[in-house]
Amino acid sequence: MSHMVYSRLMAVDRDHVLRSAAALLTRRSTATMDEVAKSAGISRATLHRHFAGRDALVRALESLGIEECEKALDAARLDEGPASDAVRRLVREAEPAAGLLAFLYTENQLFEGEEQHDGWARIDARISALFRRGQQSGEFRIDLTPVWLTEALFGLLASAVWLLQSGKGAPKDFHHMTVELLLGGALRHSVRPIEES
Amino acid sequence: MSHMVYSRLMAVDRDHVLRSAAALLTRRSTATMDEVAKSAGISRATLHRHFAGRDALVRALESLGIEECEKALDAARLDEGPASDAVRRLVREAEPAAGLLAFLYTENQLFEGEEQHDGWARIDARISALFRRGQQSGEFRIDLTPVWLTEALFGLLASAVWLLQSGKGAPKDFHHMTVELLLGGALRHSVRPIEES
DNA sequence: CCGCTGTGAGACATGAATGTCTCACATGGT
DNA sequence: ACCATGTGAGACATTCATGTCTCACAGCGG
Repeated sequence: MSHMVYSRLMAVDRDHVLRSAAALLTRRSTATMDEVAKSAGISRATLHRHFAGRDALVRALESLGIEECEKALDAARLDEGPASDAVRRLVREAEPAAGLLAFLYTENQLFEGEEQHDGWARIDARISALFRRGQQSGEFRIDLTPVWLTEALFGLLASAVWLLQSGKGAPKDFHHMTVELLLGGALRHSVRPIEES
Repeated sequence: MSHMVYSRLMAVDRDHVLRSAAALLTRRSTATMDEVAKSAGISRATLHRHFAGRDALVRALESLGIEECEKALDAARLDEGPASDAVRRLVREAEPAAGLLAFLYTENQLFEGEEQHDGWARIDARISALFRRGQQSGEFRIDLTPVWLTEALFGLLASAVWLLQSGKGAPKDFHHMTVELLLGGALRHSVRPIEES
């Protein structure tokens, strides 16, 4: 009846549009609404029916990114086991959303004026807490603040994404690159923690 | 005579304009030409007399960034002593230009289509060579490619800049944050290289 | 003292992306 | 068969940054 349920005709499901937009904007953050629409296989008119404007689209992408990120945080079970393993799980779980996060990471740089989504604060808090736990357990060094480690995690995720996009790195190395640099750094240490295969 | 030399009246010296633009665009990459002009204390007309357009301005900033970057590479004497010390010197020398580099780093993401400045290739090559040297000397781990380490260096520089800009980190920690994470990672290692004071 | 030169201020045109609207069409449900 | 709904295509107005131009003004040099 009046209670609308998604049918086959409504080929445009919001989620698919958002994913397409994310994929495109990850590559070209200045893409036009028209390009976004085409990338999703719909017309600009329809795109505009679902998202009031470019702003609304980006906001929706932000919400999606936050959602995916928190899903990754949940799946990574940050409270269980060694903190370093939790970091590894986190990167593993966040990998599918890394492109979107990279886009939002740079996009946030120019949100300057406006207040930012609460979600980021929650996410930052959870990741910071993980690093803090690692420090308290003696796993992580204490001269690098959890806030910095969190920022660095996002920065490295973005760098890794861009490296792959430029073709200078292989997708299969994403996790290893990111995690190993974040945890172990570039130096070859005499005593080094067990590596995952 | 006709050979023009900068006088007091020509308050607009190109370099000052570029520095101001760099400082502003580092914070807000979408700033208007008008805002850029005001930030340099000149009118939009004058700004436009010195730089044909926004494109030209960004290109000039790119050249400046490359120049500063290569200056830092020279000053860091990458070939001398332990590779890790060379990295420390490099970050030290690059710190003043970090903001500009962060801006250009993200800006380059959307240059997609066009071919990019040769300078970046040269810079990448020099830094990669440093990491390679460190690997060959046994200082650096070999499971992370020099290309990735180079990318990560820029990524961490940018992350550090943004952390300071957001007020969540202290400027004095810039060098330590960046270098220590890049070289040593987050883990607390049983045997750890000598830290600089 | 007068011209030269660079500048600031503002008007103006241009182009591009955006936002809005209409209309025809296809599909699914009644 | 008919109606309702969502869609594509395109026209259209709007907004904004950009690029161009003119003009008046200030300081320096001859």
